[in-house]
Amino acid sequence: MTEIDVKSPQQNPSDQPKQPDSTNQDHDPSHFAPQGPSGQPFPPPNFAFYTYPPSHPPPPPADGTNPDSNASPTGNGEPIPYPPGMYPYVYHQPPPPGFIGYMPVSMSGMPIPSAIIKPKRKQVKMACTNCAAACKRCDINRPCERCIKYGLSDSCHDGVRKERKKGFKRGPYNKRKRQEEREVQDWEGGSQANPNAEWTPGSATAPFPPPPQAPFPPPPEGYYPAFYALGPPPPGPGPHLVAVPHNGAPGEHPDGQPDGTVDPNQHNGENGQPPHGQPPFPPHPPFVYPHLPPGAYPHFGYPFPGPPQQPPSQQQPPPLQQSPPEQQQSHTTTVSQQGQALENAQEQAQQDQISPALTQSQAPQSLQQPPNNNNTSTIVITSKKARASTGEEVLKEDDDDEDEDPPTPPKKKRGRRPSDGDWPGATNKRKPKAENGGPARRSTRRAQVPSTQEEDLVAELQSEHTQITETITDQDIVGSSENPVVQR
DNA sequence: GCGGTCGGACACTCAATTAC
DNA sequence: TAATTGAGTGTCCGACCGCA
Ligand SMILES: [Zn+2]
Ligand SMILES: [Zn+2]
Repeated sequence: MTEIDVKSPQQNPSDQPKQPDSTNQDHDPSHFAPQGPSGQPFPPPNFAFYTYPPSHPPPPPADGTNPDSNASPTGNGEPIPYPPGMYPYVYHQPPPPGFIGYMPVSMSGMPIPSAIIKPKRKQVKMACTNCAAACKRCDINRPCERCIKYGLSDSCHDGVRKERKKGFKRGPYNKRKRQEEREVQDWEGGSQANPNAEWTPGSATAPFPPPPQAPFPPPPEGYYPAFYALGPPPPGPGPHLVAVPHNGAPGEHPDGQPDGTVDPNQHNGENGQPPHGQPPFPPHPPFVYPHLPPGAYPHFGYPFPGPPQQPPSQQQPPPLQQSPPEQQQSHTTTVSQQGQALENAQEQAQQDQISPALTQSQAPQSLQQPPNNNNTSTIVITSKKARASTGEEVLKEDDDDEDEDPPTPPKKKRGRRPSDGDWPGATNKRKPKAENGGPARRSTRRAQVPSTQEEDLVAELQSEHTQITETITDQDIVGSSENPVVQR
């Protein structure tokens, strides 16, 4: 099963700050206007926490057209009909507890198990220090709801964001979209000349076809899109799943039919095949129906539970802020700084055309080449030009070959792992609280790592590195001066 | 049962890179 | 210079556990 992460549209490339999307109206149930099946108001009356913002009129009109004129793909403001049988809902707050997401519905009215459109979690720009310390949800108001609840209004302040590290060399990026599109077009021309071309996994000569265009654009940024089925869809062709485009990738089937067949209407194709001009779908592995409790599908599980009730009054105070920010940065900057140093050293080597081994020794130990008893190991430093021509990267693994993307491993489950008492130091006892009476924070978790252990590691790496660099001579360097290679 | 703890998934930002 | 990528950084979900 594929879990679809409904991404918001491409973020605003400008530095224009986004408008806060949370208002006092968030809790006003009157802002829900859409209707569910059988004319029931949707969301239900007690589902008041999730609503539309005033800037984005929510209710889809009864005629099924999209009221957002800006959403017209043609740009002429024509309303765009929603897909038959589907009602879009857009939240800017997470759904109620227990709501796992909307499931696309196929022509037959059955939920399509190949994907669950999971609502996207919305974060505040900056959590207050109290909420951040407790890893709890905050809001944009100051004092925030949680601080008010615990009587910490006075200490409810925005934290201070660290400045992002600059000056990193990142290596070549993956191929850009437009280039890929051109290649797809080229391929399409070729495939029509050769209609018998078959999809094969990892085939470099047969790139995946482009996903079908969504009939209407994604919801406004910062909102949670979902599609609501209104019973059995009408007959006739047409896309019924705009949120689950088929990208042709192995392992993801557009329909997820148990027998591997496809709904012909879904692709405007015939006999379970994609639309004309597109290659046949790759083989589909047997899917496993998601383990969902009865009523898990939203239009079956209606109504939803309401938001949690506000406790009557103040309760136990929340964790207080503990260690100053500078303490929390302890180890986190070293790798970045070292990466920068290594790059600087390597660039210097290119300019000076000196032995890269020397620059290796100038770089931070942790990023220098590790020792290797294998005599065939090489240290390669290429110029930017050479790197671009070979596709080689300096700081990160070459991930250019999309055809060799490994299957994505199953996502780990969120939250703490079950404690089996196996891990060192497992005592089932709470860790000591910070000196100021606050909770033990993450910064203090790290502090539990013996510092001598780190020092030993650094010393070990340094010593091993010294052995390498001392034994490299000019005779070890092969290749051109532009592209020196140290062969050992 | 409440609330603190905390591992880690995920949302967001923006510098680096690339295309035009 | 605009568009895009993708890594750095922060948020907060949710399981676990101590305590009243
Ligand atoms: Zn807060
Ligand atoms: Zn607060």
